[in-house]
Amino acid sequence: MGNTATRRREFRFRLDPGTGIPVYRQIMDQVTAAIASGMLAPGDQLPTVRQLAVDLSVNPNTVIRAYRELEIRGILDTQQGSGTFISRKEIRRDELDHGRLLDQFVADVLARAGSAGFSAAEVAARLREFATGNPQQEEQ
Amino acid sequence: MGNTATRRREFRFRLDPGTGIPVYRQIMDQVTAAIASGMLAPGDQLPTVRQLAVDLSVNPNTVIRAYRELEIRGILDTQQGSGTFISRKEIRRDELDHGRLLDQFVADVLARAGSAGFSAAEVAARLREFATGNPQQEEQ
Amino acid sequence: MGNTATRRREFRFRLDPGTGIPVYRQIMDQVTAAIASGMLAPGDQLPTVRQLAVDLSVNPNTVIRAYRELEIRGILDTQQGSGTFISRKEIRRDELDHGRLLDQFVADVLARAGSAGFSAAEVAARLREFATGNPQQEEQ
Amino acid sequence: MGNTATRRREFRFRLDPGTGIPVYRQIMDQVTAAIASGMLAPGDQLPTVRQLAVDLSVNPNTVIRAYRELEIRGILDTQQGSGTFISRKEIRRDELDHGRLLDQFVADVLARAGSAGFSAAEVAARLREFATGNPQQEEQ
DNA sequence: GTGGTCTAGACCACG
DNA sequence: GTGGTCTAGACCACT
Repeated sequence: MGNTATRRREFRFRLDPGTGIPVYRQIMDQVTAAIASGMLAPGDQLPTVRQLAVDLSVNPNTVIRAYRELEIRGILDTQQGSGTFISRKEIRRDELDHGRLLDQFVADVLARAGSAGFSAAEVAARLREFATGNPQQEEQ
Repeated sequence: MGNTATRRREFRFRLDPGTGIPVYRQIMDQVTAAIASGMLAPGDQLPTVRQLAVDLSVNPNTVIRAYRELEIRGILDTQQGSGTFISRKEIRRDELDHGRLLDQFVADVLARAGSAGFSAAEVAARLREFATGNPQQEEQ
Repeated sequence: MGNTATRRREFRFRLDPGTGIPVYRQIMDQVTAAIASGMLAPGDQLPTVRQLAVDLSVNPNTVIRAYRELEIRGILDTQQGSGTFISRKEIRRDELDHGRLLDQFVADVLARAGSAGFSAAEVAARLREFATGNPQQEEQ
Repeated sequence: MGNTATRRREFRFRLDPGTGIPVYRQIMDQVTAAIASGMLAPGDQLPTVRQLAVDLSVNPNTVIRAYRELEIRGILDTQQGSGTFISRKEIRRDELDHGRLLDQFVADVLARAGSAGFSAAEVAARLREFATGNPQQEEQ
């Protein structure tokens, strides 16, 4: 019986060309998205700068910049010589604040979904699929 | 006995600052999303360049650029002197695929959630409450 | 024993003032004509945006616009940070049809000739003299 | 036995959309081109402003502007109440000047043809076809 | 009043 | 040094 409680799904970075979104932002977004969906958790190690640069066919400076900005935001910790990790520092706030901020966040999502013509139900459904790790189809 | 002649909901553009996504792309995306969801239909007139520029507090050139790229892609028709319209020609389905747009939207929500310290699961749950008639409404 | 490694003629852009044709279109047309005639081939690098802007005494934005529209049409590839290149992907034949481009060119010559008081017949005759080795050369 | 010496080919205006060339210029160019190729000759009457505007699905002001600019250049004569005609005033210049100007004109054509990858021979040939009225294929 | 072209120039993303 | 985004503002083409 392996330890199934802490097992996480494999996580791969993928770039989306032609969107006009800067590569360093795409990297940042994928890290934070992976945290939200449980694919990465505090303490996990990220790929090395050079490895990720090779994987994405991207200049190492671009990866460095993404990691650096995430570190500034307190999301990553860089430990010289051993690598880059998801920060273990919990975001400190009490339950009341958390609930209030979550409501604000969700209200904003709703407004944006409405503008784009999505219903709250379908967004919630798709989000749950991401969170629980159902197989996602590749887009060519 | 309401006025049934106006069959579509009013459509408002909204910019999303601080995402790093170019403004002209946000405009393009909102137009395609609005078409995909039926809020805009072939033949409908878009806001004038200058009006939308004022609404979004953006330079007219930025709006022109968004409209122009959509025209090159066959999604809009512009008629000098009279305005800009949703093209009546067949629009390529894949440009407007609902599932693809939803996936993009959800990926974006996920990135924001992770960055703000929320899990996908809790966002989905709260969203579902909103969807199923929770009395709380978005706050302005 | 000349240097045969450089297989293509040098290509120079030239603007045609006073035609009413937008500068960005003239640039686009010259790129497509150069490809159609083999002066530029897939993979070739174009002048940098700023260099061409200086050469033509034109604003860099105007060059960017020309390059960008050609990219949207699949004729150019731009690589951030390294330059702009003729696309290696198959280019649609009709964009580059030699006969069509020639017809456009001749229609333009005709319009100028009439405006300047020359008949098509005499222009054709003089042109043929140049073509068949008449000693007169163009004057600067 | 009709009078074949003065018979001219039928002349129709056609707009070329999507070129970015202003409509009024396209009209002007077609008039001067028709003169160069002998389809219109001094004294010939042009379509009325309203008729041409209807034919081209264009605003009458646009046609008015084209005619007015050609009149300013001395190419058209407008006779209030009877219509618009190709000017009978010959462009005055002696043979020497004419030859010199023609050479300049042809040299310019040659330079532009070279830039676009056309040979003098093929331009001359196509030009002669226009001048002698060979059947031109429509371009869709 | 509609969209279109262009300039001058600041600042950003990327290699 | 490469291309990209955006602004401010002038002037043009067309209905």
